[in-house]
Amino acid sequence: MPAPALIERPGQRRERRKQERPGELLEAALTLFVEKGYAATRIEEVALRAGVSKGTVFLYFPSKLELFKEVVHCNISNRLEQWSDFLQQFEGSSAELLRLTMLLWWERIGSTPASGISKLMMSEGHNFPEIADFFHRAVIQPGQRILRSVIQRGIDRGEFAPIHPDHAVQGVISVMVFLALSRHCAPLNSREFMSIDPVHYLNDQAQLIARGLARTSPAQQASGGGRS
Amino acid sequence: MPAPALIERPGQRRERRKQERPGELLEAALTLFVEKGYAATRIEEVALRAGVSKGTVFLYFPSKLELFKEVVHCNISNRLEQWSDFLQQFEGSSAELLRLTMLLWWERIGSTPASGISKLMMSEGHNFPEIADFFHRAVIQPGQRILRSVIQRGIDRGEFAPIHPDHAVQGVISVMVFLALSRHCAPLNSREFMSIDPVHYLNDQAQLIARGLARTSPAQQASGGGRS
Amino acid sequence: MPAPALIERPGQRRERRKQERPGELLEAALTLFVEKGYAATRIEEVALRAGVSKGTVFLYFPSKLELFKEVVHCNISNRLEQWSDFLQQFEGSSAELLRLTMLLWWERIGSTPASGISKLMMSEGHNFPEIADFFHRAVIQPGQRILRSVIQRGIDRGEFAPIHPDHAVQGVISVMVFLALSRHCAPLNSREFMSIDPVHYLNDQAQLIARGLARTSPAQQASGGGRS
Amino acid sequence: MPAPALIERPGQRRERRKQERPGELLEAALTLFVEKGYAATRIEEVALRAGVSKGTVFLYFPSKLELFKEVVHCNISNRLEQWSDFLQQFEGSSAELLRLTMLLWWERIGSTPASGISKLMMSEGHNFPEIADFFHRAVIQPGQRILRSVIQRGIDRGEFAPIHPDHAVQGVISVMVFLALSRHCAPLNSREFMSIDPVHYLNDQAQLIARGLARTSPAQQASGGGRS
DNA sequence: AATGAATGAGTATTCATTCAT
DNA sequence: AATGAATGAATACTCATTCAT
Repeated sequence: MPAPALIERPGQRRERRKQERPGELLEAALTLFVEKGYAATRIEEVALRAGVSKGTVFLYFPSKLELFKEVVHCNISNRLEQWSDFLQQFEGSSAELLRLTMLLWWERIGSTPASGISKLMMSEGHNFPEIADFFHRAVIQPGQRILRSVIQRGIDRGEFAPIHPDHAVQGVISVMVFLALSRHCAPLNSREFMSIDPVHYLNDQAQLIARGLARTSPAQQASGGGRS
Repeated sequence: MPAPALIERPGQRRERRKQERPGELLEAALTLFVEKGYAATRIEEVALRAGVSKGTVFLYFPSKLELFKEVVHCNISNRLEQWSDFLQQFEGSSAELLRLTMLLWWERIGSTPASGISKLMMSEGHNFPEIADFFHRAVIQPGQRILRSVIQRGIDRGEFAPIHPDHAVQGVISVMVFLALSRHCAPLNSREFMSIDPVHYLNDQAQLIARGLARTSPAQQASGGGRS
Repeated sequence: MPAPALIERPGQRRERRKQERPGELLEAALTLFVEKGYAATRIEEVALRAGVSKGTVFLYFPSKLELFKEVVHCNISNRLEQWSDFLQQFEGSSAELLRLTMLLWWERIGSTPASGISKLMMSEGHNFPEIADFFHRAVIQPGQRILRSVIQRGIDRGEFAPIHPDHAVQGVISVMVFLALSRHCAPLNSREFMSIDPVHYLNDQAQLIARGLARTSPAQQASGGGRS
Repeated sequence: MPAPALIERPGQRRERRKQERPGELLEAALTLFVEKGYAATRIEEVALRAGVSKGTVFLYFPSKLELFKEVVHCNISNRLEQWSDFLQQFEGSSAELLRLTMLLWWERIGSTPASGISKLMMSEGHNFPEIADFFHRAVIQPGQRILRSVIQRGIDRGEFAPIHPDHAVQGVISVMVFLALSRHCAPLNSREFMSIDPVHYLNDQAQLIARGLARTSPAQQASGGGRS
């Protein structure tokens, strides 16, 4: 055991950093943009947090705005596919599918740094219409489409009442938005609020929504179930 | 009559403006802070929107930060009382009380410029801990207390299942947060989303939550209640 | 005589400065751009030389480049007209007209700050093609046209040999360029060189060129004159 | 047939480059300094143009300023000797000597990259007094001395009128300056101007100046000389 | 009270220079 | 010797704040 791996040789270090630099910078930038907003985040802070100097940031991103765009792009890309892929092949009840959909969203998106992007878009959308549009096309619309298909499946299979799916989608999304924001927004972040476990919360809300959507009221289901 | 109404005497006019100036400035500032964030809002823009010159803003507010604080303070104060006052004396079912509470919140707070403050706190809370704390003490905590008392009333009267009230409060608040934000955040603001009427949405959600909280399911309540 | 004019009242001062500011800034900028070049001139230096602070420059010119453009524009405009107007109505010999043209150029253009613009264009033309083009259209081409018309007049009246006018124009311009640059370029600026008086120099050169252009050689003129 | 010319052995190549590097760098730097000015020229551009990396420049020149100095030094050194050497032994008329002097200047200096140095000094002289002084001592003064000796020779031999030689030197230099600059300055560089061939132009001007300097007019010389 | 010209601290960005490889 | 990633001093530009009018 002659060469202790714990001591990194500088050469290796330099090389490895070069590969990882952009990622480290994007991560630092995401955190700060989410916390402080675009305007209030200084490039030097991003650099500091990534452990490099101011100038290095501009070695990888030509401007603050481009860095911002990259932060948004990199944290959005193809996460949604991971989400929807799984759902196509589900065979159980639509209530259960809804619950799984919401939990899967949490696992794949809500609990990841990607949720910070949503907060960012809420805060900065007005200032960067172009980026907000991209976010809308890449996240909001596909997300809605996925949820709508879940609801529609329930209606098609006679499990849910034939209401306008968008009303239900709206309800589901509000739960997801709240959860995503609660990790990044001071007022939703505080002691009392976050005492509740996200997964628990999602299960509760999924059940609540499914009940509300049920074709026959749960009681009827229950009594009907009781009669059979 | 001697005084032609068409010709405003400058003195009067000036006098009137002087009284209204702070309010006009606060209104302009609120709009811009909500839209663009604190850092990205320039004092000159606020002045322009209020129809005065940059210097005038500093006549009424010693600094940008103080203006910001005032915007938060003025739009929060005593709205909550208006909200809770009414609820003390309600005598109907707790499900109905919950519905009324949510609708009243919308009428007195959610649909007013005060909702912009919530968006502001979500965006800027991290940057201004002092103000965020004030917001938390003045809005979040009292709001939670009001909602908790509504839920507790339902439990005490045997209408709601004896679950931990905070879980339900959480659900109600997420609906309110979503609605408040949807008026000010680009991504929630878009075509599809806002096709739904807030009052309608609140009614739906109130009903959903009440069902979920019901000691027995409404159907059971109805039939079971009849039988017992 | 109560108010001593020597003591400027601050109010007056402020007012007057506001009117004169742009001119003062342009003058300071011209001097520095000519001396140090565009890139090496710092805005703060311009401000300092004009007796104001950095920020004030941006109150009047949106960017360094715009300031540069304005410096070029303002020092070029309509000087050439002043030059050519006079020449239309001249009735003497073309040799004399050429001499007057050159002296008038010195008086109206060469000896003014406008000559600095020529030096600037020589130094910075490559970096600012757009501005160089403007300079070419606004100064070079009209200037050549004026000189060419003077030469052409001599040819038409049989005073000058019917050579290609441009060759002569070239010679005249080289004299003017040299003189314009000698005021602003270190190497041409030095002791020995500038011991010669510009007006004297111009007279000499004008005579030289006129002789060279003369239809008959001076000797023939002289001997012819002797015979008559 | 051992060494296939197509395949350069790296060693040789590297060796050869090593020798040529400084020259290639100086050449690239000269071009860029002349075109864009000192401040606007980036070291990286110089490197790029010389086909090496930024760091390599600093291997050969300790700083940008030193590179600049070297550019000036290397392009000035001993060219003037080449010029003057030839002139010592000339035996023809002084008018012819003047013509040859100017043409030789063009061949040895004016048409070479050295002319760029003159442009550089015109543009940057103010910023680098030390270098401008060197240029003055190494180029301007010797150049004037050479021209003055030519004129003086003409006066001594009774060919030129006994005027102050500097007036004539001035005239000759203005022609040379104009020609040197015309190759590097945008405004003098343009279509119309450069339609004239430098050698042709120099011949014309040399003749013009010689005529102007002639003790008696050439015609008189011719006839008078014949008669006497 | 109101104005808007003036200020200067603060931030994004550039680029000469260093240095580990 | 050569590279190019990293640095940080320098500079254009912004904008909250001041102040003479």
